[in-house]
Amino acid sequence: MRDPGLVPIQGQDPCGLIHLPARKQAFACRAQHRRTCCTLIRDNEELDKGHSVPAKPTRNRKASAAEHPGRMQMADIARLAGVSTSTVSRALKGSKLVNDETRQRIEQIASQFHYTVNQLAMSLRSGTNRTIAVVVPYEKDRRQNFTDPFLHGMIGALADVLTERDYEMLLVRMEAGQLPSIGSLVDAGRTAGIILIGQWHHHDQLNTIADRHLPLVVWGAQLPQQRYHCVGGQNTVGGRLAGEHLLGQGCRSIAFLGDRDLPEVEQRYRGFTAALRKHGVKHDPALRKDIPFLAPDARRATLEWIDHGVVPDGLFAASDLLAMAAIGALRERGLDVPKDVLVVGYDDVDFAAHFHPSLTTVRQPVQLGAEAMVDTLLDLLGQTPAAHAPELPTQLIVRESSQRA
Amino acid sequence: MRDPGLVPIQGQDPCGLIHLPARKQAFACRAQHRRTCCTLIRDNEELDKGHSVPAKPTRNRKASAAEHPGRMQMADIARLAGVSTSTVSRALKGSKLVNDETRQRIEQIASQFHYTVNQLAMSLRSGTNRTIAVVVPYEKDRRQNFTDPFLHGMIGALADVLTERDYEMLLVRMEAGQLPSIGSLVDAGRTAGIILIGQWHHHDQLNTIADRHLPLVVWGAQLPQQRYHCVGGQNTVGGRLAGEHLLGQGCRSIAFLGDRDLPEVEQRYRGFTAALRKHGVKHDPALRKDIPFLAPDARRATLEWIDHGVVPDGLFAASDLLAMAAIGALRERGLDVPKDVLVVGYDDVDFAAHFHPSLTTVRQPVQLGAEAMVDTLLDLLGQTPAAHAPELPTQLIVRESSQRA
DNA sequence: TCGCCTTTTGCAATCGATTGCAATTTGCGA
DNA sequence: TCGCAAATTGCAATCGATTGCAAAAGGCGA
Repeated sequence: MRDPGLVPIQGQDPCGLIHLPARKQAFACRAQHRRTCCTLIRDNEELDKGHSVPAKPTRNRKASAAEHPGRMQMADIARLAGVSTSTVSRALKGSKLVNDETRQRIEQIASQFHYTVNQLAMSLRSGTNRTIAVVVPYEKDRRQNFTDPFLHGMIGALADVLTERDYEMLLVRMEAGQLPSIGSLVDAGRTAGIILIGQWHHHDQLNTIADRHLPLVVWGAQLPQQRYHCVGGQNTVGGRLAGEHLLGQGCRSIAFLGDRDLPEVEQRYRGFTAALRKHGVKHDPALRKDIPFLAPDARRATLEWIDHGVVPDGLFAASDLLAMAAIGALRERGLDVPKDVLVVGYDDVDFAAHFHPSLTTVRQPVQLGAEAMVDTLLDLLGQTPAAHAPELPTQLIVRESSQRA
Repeated sequence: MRDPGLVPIQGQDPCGLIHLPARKQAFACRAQHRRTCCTLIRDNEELDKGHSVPAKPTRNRKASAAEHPGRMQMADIARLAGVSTSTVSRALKGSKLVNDETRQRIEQIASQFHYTVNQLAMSLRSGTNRTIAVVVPYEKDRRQNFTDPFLHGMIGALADVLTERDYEMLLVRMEAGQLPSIGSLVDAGRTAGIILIGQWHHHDQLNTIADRHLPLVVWGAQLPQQRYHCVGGQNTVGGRLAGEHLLGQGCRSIAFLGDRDLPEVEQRYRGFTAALRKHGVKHDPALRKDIPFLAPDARRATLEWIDHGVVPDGLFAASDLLAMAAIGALRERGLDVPKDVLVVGYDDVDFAAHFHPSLTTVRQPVQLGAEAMVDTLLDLLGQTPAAHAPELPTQLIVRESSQRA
């Protein structure tokens, strides 16, 4: 009895036989779901019947076929082209080991059947993985963090840079408390590396993760004893620029909005107060409120100030979102920006220029940042000892909200 | 000579031998990169040396090891726990076929070594795939489309819904021209299904893709002869609501901003003009401009109107972004909103309420939409014939920008 | 026609898991 | 103490590709 794995193929083979693992019984089952375009295979099947003994059933094939009905695979293409899978594999990845004519035939068949090499199998076998996880943590009970336009800008920039580098982006939302477990994204071979946007209060946990030498890059502030790779803007400089500008406009009693518990905000505040000090102004603790990056909080905080008789002549917010919300609140109480209060935000989100009044703000180097993060990460993956990325330059963009004229 | 595949393991086995494929020579190579936590394995290795004959080198292992230095795998855990990989596999996925005691030991070892089942191998073998591609097309030469806040809201909502359903999200940016190739995301086994945000002008191409029965759900407008699954808001109703509201506020010469080439916008415009007609008003073609969803275009278009002496008393924009940019332009020319011109936007993006003046707008059911898209897609994946999702309800949110008071 | 050197192609092991079936162990009643 | 059923565990095939090595085919000069 002939080996059921032996399947006759026309042409090419002198003895009419090429040893090719038959697709076995599964065909019968898969045929039900087969798309119209697959007639060609069926014809081929017909041809086979005359010669070969029906192969014995395979165990798991059926279940799998039920899930991915009729998905083509390399063996199908190989059979149609009358070659082995080795050749198909090589042809489709452009190896010069394959005859041009053969390659063209294979490519033609593949495209005709919408065949694309199975990435899972490919990654598994070749050990390559071109997916990067971009993790955006949120604090429990306030999912809204994701609404911050800065995040969107950053995610968009990352998506573009990764696409350019021919990587794919897995967007992961994760509760901040579970941060220590991000390592599993890499441990599971799911992604090649991780970009984390927002270090929050998790400095120590990040250090722990870094100690496992996972490919990880964080957007945030440079901190002492930082063992993870971190990219960010010059927060202290940004804070100083904002402070100096407001002082230069004649402000003396400047309010600050932002959660100094976050390293980035803390640095911005530090730069800001340093500027004040240089001009002999001490920052009144009553003029700062530690609020998260959420518009409603900014509004509430601003209203509270005013309702308690605290009316600053300037306001520096740790993000544009906060600044805009604060401006709204000021207006609610009849205070005009920039006539009564000058305001400076942080980030220079897309919309800052279209706001009314257009918003003076410290521009974060989003594009540069995205590139730096991706490049640092790819260096890590390539074993190249990543040059520790410096803080990226920051710049004050002066618009209407901070000019009395 | 003993089979090199036979490796001695202490305990459990009466004869001191369990047939377990050894990790072979790769160990030597991988050991270099091994993380500190792996001492336990080395000890185990030491033990082995005494008994077993060095296994012959494996070909590809080295290369792979170089890429994923020291990644644990199931065989390692099995060896450490003194069981087979079958048992480890079952234990880690909570099968009740495993003794509790054994499971606990295995779990303990796995967590100690940060071991996580390799998702690629798992997906490949078991045919499961819990990744969904969310595709956001952009038009060539204007990447900025991604900056539209509506998109961000939708992506955020999708991310949350998918996470909730225990799926992962692959965010794909793609040039609109390449849209016909999105099928490869599924063909390659990369993702289980596709959610496409923005049907743009690609109705026919989407139909073609749908004919291949790929799991695809699109956010957009319901169109005649639509063979792909599509979820969207009631655009005609939305347009009508906006029109009626502006008419009710006394407007008679209402400008329209938005690219009617896009089905959604076209429907909004149709509803809008229908409302006008009902009140005996015919929409003056001079009062509409087909511009893309980009702020600068809205500004330019608005300025052009005014500079050509066309000053409407109302304005309906196909998105909040356009509305806000238009308001800025009006202000530039000394026109106040809502004193001189009433404005209604579309989407109700997060920021609409914080804008000045706060923006009257037609709310898109983003959360509902995200849920509907995901559920429709999962139905498709589960072979459940997805109930064709109806158009989702739309609602006018009246704020300052459209009220003269 | 023969031998040797390129070009092409195929074989079979491998990536790291899952799972049907068979084998082993354990428990328990007779 | 024996036998049978239930509870555990292991074997080996399999998912769909990649790739080192060896074999086959083709070209060419003698």
